Amino acid sequence: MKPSVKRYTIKDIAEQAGVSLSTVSLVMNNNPRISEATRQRVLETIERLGYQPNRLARSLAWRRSQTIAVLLPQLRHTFADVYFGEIISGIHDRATKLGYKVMLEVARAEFIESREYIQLYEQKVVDGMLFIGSNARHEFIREFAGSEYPFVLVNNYSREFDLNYVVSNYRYGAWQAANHLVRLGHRRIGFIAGGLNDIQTSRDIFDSFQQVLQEHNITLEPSQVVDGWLTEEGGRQATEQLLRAHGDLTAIFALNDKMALGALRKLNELGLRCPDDIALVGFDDIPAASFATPALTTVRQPLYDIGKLACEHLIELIHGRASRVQEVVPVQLIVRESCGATKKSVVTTPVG
Amino acid sequence: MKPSVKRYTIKDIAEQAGVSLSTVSLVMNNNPRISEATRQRVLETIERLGYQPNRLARSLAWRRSQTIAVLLPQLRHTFADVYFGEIISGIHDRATKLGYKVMLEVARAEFIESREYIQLYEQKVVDGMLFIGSNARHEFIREFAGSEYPFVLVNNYSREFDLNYVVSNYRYGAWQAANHLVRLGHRRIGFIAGGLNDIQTSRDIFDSFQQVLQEHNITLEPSQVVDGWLTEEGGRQATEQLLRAHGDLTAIFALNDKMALGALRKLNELGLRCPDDIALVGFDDIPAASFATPALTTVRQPLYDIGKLACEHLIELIHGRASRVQEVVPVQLIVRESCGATKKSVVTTPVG
DNA sequence: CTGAAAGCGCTTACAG
DNA sequence: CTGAAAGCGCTTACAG
Repeated sequence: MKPSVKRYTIKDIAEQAGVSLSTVSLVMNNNPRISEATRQRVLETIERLGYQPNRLARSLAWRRSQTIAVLLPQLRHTFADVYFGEIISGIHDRATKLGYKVMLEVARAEFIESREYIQLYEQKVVDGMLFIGSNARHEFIREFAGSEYPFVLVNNYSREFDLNYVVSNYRYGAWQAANHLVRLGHRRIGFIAGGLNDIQTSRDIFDSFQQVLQEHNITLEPSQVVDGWLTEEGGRQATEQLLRAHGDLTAIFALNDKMALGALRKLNELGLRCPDDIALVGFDDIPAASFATPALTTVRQPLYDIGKLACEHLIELIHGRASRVQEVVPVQLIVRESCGATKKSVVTTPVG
Repeated sequence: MKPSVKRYTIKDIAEQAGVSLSTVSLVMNNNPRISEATRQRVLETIERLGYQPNRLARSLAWRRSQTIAVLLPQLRHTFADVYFGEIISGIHDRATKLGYKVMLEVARAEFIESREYIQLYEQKVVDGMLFIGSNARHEFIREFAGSEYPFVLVNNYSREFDLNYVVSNYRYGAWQAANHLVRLGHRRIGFIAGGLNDIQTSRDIFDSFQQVLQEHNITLEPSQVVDGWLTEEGGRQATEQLLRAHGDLTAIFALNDKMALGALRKLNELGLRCPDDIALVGFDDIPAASFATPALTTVRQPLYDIGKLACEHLIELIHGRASRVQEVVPVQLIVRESCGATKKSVVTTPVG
């Protein structure tokens, strides 16, 4: 079971197979110039000795590291949730399939100050970078606008800078959800927000919500909007604040499912029934959404696929097969019980 | 703001500074043989041109990649939680400080079948590996027992194989929590488990719990133990099952906080008050534990520190400064409200 | 104290 | 179709 101690190099293979280094290399890179006979002989030797090419040497010769970095904001509990897991999973699967390794980077203060996000490219540590969970405080990303360094924002984008991105259609998702509530007859709707000043996509959800209300001449007082933490606890507190100011609300739109679940908890604590007393709609469709009682009506984001897509596009950029990537991914309203539209779930299968 | 297009190499620095390649290299590696005068001259040139050494070339010459891998189980929603975030954060911070890069790997079926966990070392992609979230189904880790490849289990260990690890003192934590319940007079205690057959540390918590009951001649029927998913929903369902079979329970010990919070939700749904009707104890001390109503009594694990420690030890192994690492990290019972010992929190500050 | 040279393990024109 | 040679950008004995 123990791995062999002796490491083989391309030289060993060449000797054993009775060919030159070049030939071995060409075989490994599937060069069609090599005759089938020698090809087989070399492959057989590689197989027999269990030879693994040194990736460092290869990268050095290629002047490409075949590695991408996933950049995350400073990790805090607020962030370590399903969200990252799903996206990273998608990124990793696709990167692996395309022969890339995935490096992890965290946007600490020092990372930014020492401009490590540039050093990573300069030192040939990575060929490209994906940024998940960026927000307006990450000013440094401006340096990637128009830069030669492959860089893609994952499930976010910038209005200020011309950056590459792959993002959910947050606006349309929010539009669907808001319209759904309005169509059900709601006119006094509270909004539970998070990161409204920092996160572009949070802003989008809110703007879209607001727009739908306007279109239907529904008023929205400032106090009907509460900006809190993007967590269950944040949703809980926001709900309390919301209901204290507006006891007459008939529905609540939460910016994400976590907050919606917190809202649900608060409603329970207050003895209010959902959806009978207050309807509720979330965003994301995390697994817990379908397990909740009542099951949560929400907007499903294809996080895994977003990760895959972003990775794919980044690699296109690296290979110069694309120069700009700005893709918007469709989302889907999942009507369950918490909005009161139905007692049964329309879509019950929890997906990815 | 835009980075320069021209990349400098060590050769450029040598020319500009009027010295040889060797000298530049020696300066960069802080070799004391170089005179202060030339040293300064070289450093100044490096600074002026913004030179960044090519990490690949360096690694190739050193025959070390200066990179470690963090291996995660196939990412699913059950896993993407605070747990990983905290640990990875600790690993990353320490790795960075010690000049290492962190690569991400996922133990997919294919990763295991193609023995990529060995290839990573053979191809010089990584110098060492940290495995978070391993369980008994990850049979391949046996190959690292007594192997030359630096490898450390993070917050887990193996009874079967002689592997390096850094792990919380789960047994002692569970012992404290169980004793606490017993001392409060509880004799009919339910246990909500998860991964009892797969995860060694889950087993440890349970064993310790069981032992405390035995020591106090408290009976524990098999139906007082429910093994469910390690999620809030899992805890909720387990609680339902538990109370259906044992309406007379006065306390519940949950294997982790998520399940404990699910239990809390179920108790609410059933109209049972915690701690008055049923006391509750969890494990981990995730942020939500202190926010719950009632605040959750639980055992705090220093996840960030565990990540740091594991990383540190791994690098010791890589440098041959250690040959074996088996460290147990202390944990601490945090008495809050859910156990009924007090109406006020003894420790209220939520900690990282 | 400094430099020329060999080496790390690959790839890739260039010859033949 | 195959090989000798130069190159990727560093480090490190070895000489002086």
